[in-house]
Amino acid sequence: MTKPKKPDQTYHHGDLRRVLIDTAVEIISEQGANDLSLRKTAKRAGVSHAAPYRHFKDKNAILSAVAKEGFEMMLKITEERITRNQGNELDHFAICGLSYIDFALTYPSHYRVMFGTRSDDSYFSDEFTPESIPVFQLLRDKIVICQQKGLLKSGDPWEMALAAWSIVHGFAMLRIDHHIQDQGMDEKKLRELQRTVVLTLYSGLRP
Amino acid sequence: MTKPKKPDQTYHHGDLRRVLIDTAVEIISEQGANDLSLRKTAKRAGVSHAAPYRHFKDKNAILSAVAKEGFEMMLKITEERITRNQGNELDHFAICGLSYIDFALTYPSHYRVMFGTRSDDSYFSDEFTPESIPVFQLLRDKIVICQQKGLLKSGDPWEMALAAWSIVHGFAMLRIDHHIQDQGMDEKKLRELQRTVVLTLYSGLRP
DNA sequence: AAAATAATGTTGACACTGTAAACATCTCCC
DNA sequence: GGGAGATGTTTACAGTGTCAACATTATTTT
Repeated sequence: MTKPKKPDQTYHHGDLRRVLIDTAVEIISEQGANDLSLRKTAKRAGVSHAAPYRHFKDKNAILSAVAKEGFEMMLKITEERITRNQGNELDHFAICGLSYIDFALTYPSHYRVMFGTRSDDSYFSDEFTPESIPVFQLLRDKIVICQQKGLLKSGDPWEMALAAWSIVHGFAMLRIDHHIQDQGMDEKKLRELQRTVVLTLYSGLRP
Repeated sequence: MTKPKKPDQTYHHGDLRRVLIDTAVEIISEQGANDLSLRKTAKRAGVSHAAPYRHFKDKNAILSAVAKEGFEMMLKITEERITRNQGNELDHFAICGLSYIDFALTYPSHYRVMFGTRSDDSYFSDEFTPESIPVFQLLRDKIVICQQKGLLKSGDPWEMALAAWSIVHGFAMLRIDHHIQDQGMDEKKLRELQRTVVLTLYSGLRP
């Protein structure tokens, strides 16, 4: 009779894996992704400096876990917004782009790890390609549907998705990395700018 | 009678500063920006591990130097191409975007340092803002000119420049960081994709 | 229930990193 | 030539990623 173990209380510490991921995100948001160290993470989690190695192969592995979580969150948020919206297919397409940027600005720590500078031997060399990212598939599907209904111009949907992705990714990155300075721009102005940027792209994809 | 010193042979080593920058770029291109270390750079330059500190305040300072050099190269390349081209102003505007991406793909090490993930206390927090980057000024000026000639739609040129910047930056970043996998895409296909992406944006900025 | 086994956490070690201080040397100007 | 300042070296320290040896706890097997 195997007694049912509590889901979030395994072995000694109690899902240390989960705690480590959260702590890592916390530290990244405080000190930047470059200043994340496994030892700091372990110390803040109240555990010895080598404990993380029971849950993650190396430092990249924990970053990979953060990225994976980020992709799941991004997909969930996007799908929810689309479901909640009763507009037409073109609106749904626009939502993909806008919620993409919103996600990036709301969870910059996740986003940075997901799409930050990546060396060749980095975490997930092949793990997250456009083809394998559900949110990217979603975008491509929306484009195809809009094309069928004559809402978007014809053309290779993959290339068009890539163009859309480029602009939202570029804008998000510039904002997150503070290349677009906040100087003299209040939150309202910035959101307006965000809309302008996305709409500029979309008008370029119209028939 | 001060004997004329050779321009590239100062003091003990011979423009160590120059050599260190080049070596740093070399290592970044080989091993990624994250794996750059001052000690490795010093060793490869044939110098003790603390020697770089006579030329650079800290590690960020050498990265900042690489970035500065990159911005100068980018401006030079863009201006040259515009001068060499005898097309109209709209063509010049397009050249800005295309040569931006070309620069990024030709000198990925520089570009990574210029625009890579940047923590708050990173090299140059305020040193390189859109306003202070000549190439960005150039882009904005071209937009204004095109607007005056009715070649581009009206609107805040700063915002339009930012939209243009977002897409080329996004595309460049995705390519450099290998998020756009090369799998199944030859060089020709990739360049075609690059054109599609940029032209999509431009058609979004037409009147 | 007791013993064996696997999962998890700790300690100690190593090579490497950034950076500072103390020291050494070279070049230049007077 | 000699002092001054620029440039390079040595030594040192705290922090890092990672591994191996060990300790403890949970689970499974007997």
